[in-house]
Amino acid sequence: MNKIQELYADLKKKHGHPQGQWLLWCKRPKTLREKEWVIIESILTQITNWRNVQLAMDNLKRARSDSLQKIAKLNKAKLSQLIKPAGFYKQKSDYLLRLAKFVLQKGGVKKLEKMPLDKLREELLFLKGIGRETADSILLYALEKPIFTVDEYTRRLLEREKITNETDYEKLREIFEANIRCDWRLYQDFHALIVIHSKSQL
DNA sequence: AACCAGGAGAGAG
DNA sequence: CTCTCTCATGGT
Repeated sequence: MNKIQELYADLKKKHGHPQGQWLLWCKRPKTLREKEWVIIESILTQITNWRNVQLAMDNLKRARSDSLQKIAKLNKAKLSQLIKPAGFYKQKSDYLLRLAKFVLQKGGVKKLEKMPLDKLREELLFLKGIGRETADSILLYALEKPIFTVDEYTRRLLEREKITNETDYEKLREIFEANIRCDWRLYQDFHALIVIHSKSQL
């Protein structure tokens, strides 16, 4: 067993199955509707605590605008107002509109899932407001693709555990993907445990 | 009452 | 490629 595998075993032993927000993100199988929620939340959750994301999601659900189809039809001002609690609402409304339109233009979530993975990741990264972490969150948690999501918690944990001091995103992702079984269920569980564990260490 | 939360874009050096 | 600034709300 290598260090990455030992890390997983250790986190699994300490925290068991991911709870809270992760009940949806790690749920399987997910309905199409739930996958769209994860996509929406992946934008809303940028530099924002989960409570505020929930307030924004509640607004969207109350307004019956909690689908990519509905969001794509909203104007920027209306969407901004609905997601305001999540912060950075002017940019996030713009990002969400672009993402919703992109997915619809591709023919919906099911069609997205059938695209070649490399091409899909590339196109997501080309969208404004979607960087590597957000793109990979969407690929891993919504579209169930075997792409490990790296974030600051992940980087700091590897540093703390003296596994590596690497800072380059792609290289960090490669460290995980090269050392554990290629399985999106495992990736989801592992990454969620990293975040849960990191927060518990505060 | 300052400080922070699963980031990303834009500009500068 | 690596800094630095900006964007904003709500809970401690």
